[in-house]
Amino acid sequence: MSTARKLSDADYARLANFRYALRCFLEFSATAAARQGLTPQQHQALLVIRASPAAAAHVGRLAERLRIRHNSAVELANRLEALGLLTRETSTTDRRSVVLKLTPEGDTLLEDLTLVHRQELRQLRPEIVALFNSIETA
Amino acid sequence: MSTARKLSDADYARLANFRYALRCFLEFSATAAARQGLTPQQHQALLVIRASPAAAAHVGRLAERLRIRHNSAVELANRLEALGLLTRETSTTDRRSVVLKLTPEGDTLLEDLTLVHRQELRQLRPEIVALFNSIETA
DNA sequence: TTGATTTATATCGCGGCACGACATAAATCA
DNA sequence: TGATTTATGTCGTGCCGCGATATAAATCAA
Repeated sequence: MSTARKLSDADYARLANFRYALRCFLEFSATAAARQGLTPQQHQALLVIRASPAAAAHVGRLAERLRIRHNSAVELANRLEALGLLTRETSTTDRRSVVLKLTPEGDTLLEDLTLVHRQELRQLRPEIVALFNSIETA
Repeated sequence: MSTARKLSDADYARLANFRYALRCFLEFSATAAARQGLTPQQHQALLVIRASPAAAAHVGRLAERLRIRHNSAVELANRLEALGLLTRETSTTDRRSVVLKLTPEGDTLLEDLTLVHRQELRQLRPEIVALFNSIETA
């Protein structure tokens, strides 16, 4: 039984094709963000803040939703603040906490990016679903 | 018409939820790779090489399939060679070209990683498909 | 109430990785 | 056979995430 091959060439090819599609999407996203002068992380940070209940848009939430450490989220917020895309405000209910809020500039930038991303994801859906199915049914 | 809101809170939330699911998958993948002593890029490089026709596993193909510049692919191959996970061999048909080949160690590592990734993707499929559909039908 | 612990944010130095610019060698073209 | 193209390689730079550490506020325990 030790010689049994667990995975075929086709199994590897399916996984590789899935990762390739993922990388193409991430490349699209990074390029769209770069056109607005943003890194992918900066774009996604704006999205997290915009999609959070206003009172809950803390640094800690940003870290959790981006799956990064809290100190990385602090640095990300620093850069976005320096770009004039968000503001910090100490929470009134818990003075340890900082509420992040998009500036009008940040909001406009994010709106543009969100529209092109929604469009791209709608076009990508059939391909991604097909790739998932190919892995499932193999 | 200039005051028309193009995107609702729910639109942003759907996009944010999709990116969150993507980040969770990438975090799973990075953690699995780290358990084998690899970075995500190193893991995916092994996958590209394994999934390519043996004679076509060149540095240039690695760059294209990972969506990175050719010099980044060279550096990635350097690190994997240093780890003993792949070998370089000048192509016999085109002596400018270098064929990359997994060592037995590299192949074993990749097999383990591929099995856990296939399992994870099978579990993730319903959620990801639902997120895609929510964006499509909004 | 107050000392200890926990929680939330912030700072600093480090390392990995991707990049642009440039270099080299082989193949191809005119 | 000289010029151009193609494939890989080298070098210095910058961004970003991390671990370790710090600070301040909130909470807990006695």
